[in-house]
Amino acid sequence: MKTAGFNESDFFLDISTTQLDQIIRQGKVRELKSGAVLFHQGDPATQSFVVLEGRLKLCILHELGKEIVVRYIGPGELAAMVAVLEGQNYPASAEAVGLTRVVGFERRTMLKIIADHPPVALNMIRNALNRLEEMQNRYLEIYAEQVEQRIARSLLRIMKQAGKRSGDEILIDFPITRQELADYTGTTLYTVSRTLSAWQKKGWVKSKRGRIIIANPHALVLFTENF
Amino acid sequence: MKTAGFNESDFFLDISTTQLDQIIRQGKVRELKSGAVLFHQGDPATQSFVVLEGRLKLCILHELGKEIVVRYIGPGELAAMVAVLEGQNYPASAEAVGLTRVVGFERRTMLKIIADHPPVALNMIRNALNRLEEMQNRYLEIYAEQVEQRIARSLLRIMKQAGKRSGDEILIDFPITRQELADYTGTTLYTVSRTLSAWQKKGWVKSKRGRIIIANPHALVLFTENF
DNA sequence: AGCCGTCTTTGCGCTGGCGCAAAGAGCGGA
DNA sequence: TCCGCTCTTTGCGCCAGCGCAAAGACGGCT
Repeated sequence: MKTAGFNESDFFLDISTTQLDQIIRQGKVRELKSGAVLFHQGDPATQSFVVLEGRLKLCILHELGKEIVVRYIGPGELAAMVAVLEGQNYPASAEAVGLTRVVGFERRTMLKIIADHPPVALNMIRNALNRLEEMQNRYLEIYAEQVEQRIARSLLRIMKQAGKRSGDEILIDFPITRQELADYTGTTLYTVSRTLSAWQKKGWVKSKRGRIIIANPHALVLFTENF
Repeated sequence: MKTAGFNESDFFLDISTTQLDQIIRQGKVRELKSGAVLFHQGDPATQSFVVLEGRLKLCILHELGKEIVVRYIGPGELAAMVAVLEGQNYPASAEAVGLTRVVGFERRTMLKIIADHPPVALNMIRNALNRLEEMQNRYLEIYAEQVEQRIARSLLRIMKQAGKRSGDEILIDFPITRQELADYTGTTLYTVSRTLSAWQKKGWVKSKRGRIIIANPHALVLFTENF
C-alpha cells in the first residue's frame, strides 16, 4: 500500500505512519480510469475518499452548460468530507484526471477514525476552513480583478499543488485543457487561449495540447500583484 | 443572559439549555456600537464569538477599495471558528450592524467545550462545510448569472436569515445600504440602485434609505429560476 | 427650523471580454 | 498511413454593466 505524500496532507497531520496504515486498511481501495466519475453532485453522500495516486477534479454545474472547477484533489488529500455527516448530499461531482486510485471510507468508519484519533477532528475543521478561505478569496477576485490576472492566479494555484520542477520551469503534471482552466478561473475557453498565446510570446509559459509549463513563475507572480 | 435563538443554531444542536448556560458562562460578553469593528482581517485569531443580539457583518477587502460582504452573522451563530486552531489569522473583518452583543471565547475555552461536549466538533464541521458549499455556489453564480439574477438571490439569502414577516411582505430587519447589497452580490452601487428602482415599479420591493422590504418574494424566486 | 453628511437616483459614454464562426493542429486508432 | 475526433487559435461584432457626474432625498443633530 502506497502512503507516500500522506504526511504532507493536512488531514493526517499528527498521525504516525503505523497508525496510518491501520487507518487505510479500514477503507476500500478503488481504481478509476481517466474521466470516470467517482460520485455525482446531489447524490447521497455515503463515503469519504482519500486519493492514493492520480487526481480528482471536483466541479459543480449550473443549469445549462456552465461549469466551475472547485478544486483538484491530489495524493494524500481528502475528498467529500461531507460524508461524515448524516443525511447530506455531495455538493460537487468528482471525476478522475488520469488513472487514479482512491480509498473509500463509510461514514461509520470515518466516525471511528475520529473517535480513535482525536487530532483528526481538528484537522478536518482546519481543512474545511482553509478551503472556505480559499473560496472566499476566489470570490473576491472574480469580482475585483481582470480576467488575465485571475488566469495567472489560477495557474499559480494549480502549480502549487500539482507542479513538478525541472530547472527554472514548472510543469503542471496532469492533463489540463483550455476549457478546464477557464472553468477553474471563471472565464471562457477563448479568453484563456488568447491569454496563454500572449504569454507564450513573452516566454512566460509553454504549452501544447493538454500540457502547460510555467516557464517564468516569477513574472506571473508579479503580474498578479501589480495593478 | 439571553439565549433565545440558540437552539436553532447549528453550532449548538444537541446541546441542552442548561449545558448552554454553562457554556456561555465560560465566555466574556462584549457590547458593540453600530459600526464598531470586533476584529480585523489578518489579525491573530485568539477568540471565537457567538452573537447574542444584533448582527455582525463579515467582509474581506481587495487592495484598493473593492470589498466583499462574506456573510451576516445573527443571534446564536458562531463567528471566527478559526480561532480554535493555533497560529491562524482572522480571514475576514467583523463589524457590528446596529447595537450588538457577543460572547467571546478564548481558544482553550473552545477546546474545553469541544472536549466536554463531543457533538460540538461535528457541528463545527457541519457549519464549516455548509458555509463552504454556500461560497462555492456564490462563486458559480457570479460566473454564470446576470447581475440582476444575483441581486435577487442575494436579497433572498439575506431575507432567509434576517427576514421578519408582516403579512405577505418581508422586512429585512437591519439597516442595509445599496453599497452593502452590492458588496454582497459582487456588483456596483449603481447597478443595485437601478435594479431596485425597477423592481419597486413592478411592486416586488419597497425601500427607503437603509431599509428594504420584499413585497413579493415569490416573484423574486421565479426570477432567479427562469432563464 | 435649518444645516450637513450620507445615501440614492439617473443620464450617458465607454470597454472588457464573451461567444460565434471557421480554420488549423495534434493525437489515437485501425 | 490515413481518418476522425478533440483541442486550439484568431478575427470580429456586440452588449452588459461599470463608473463618472451631478442632482436630489432623507434623517440626525444643534
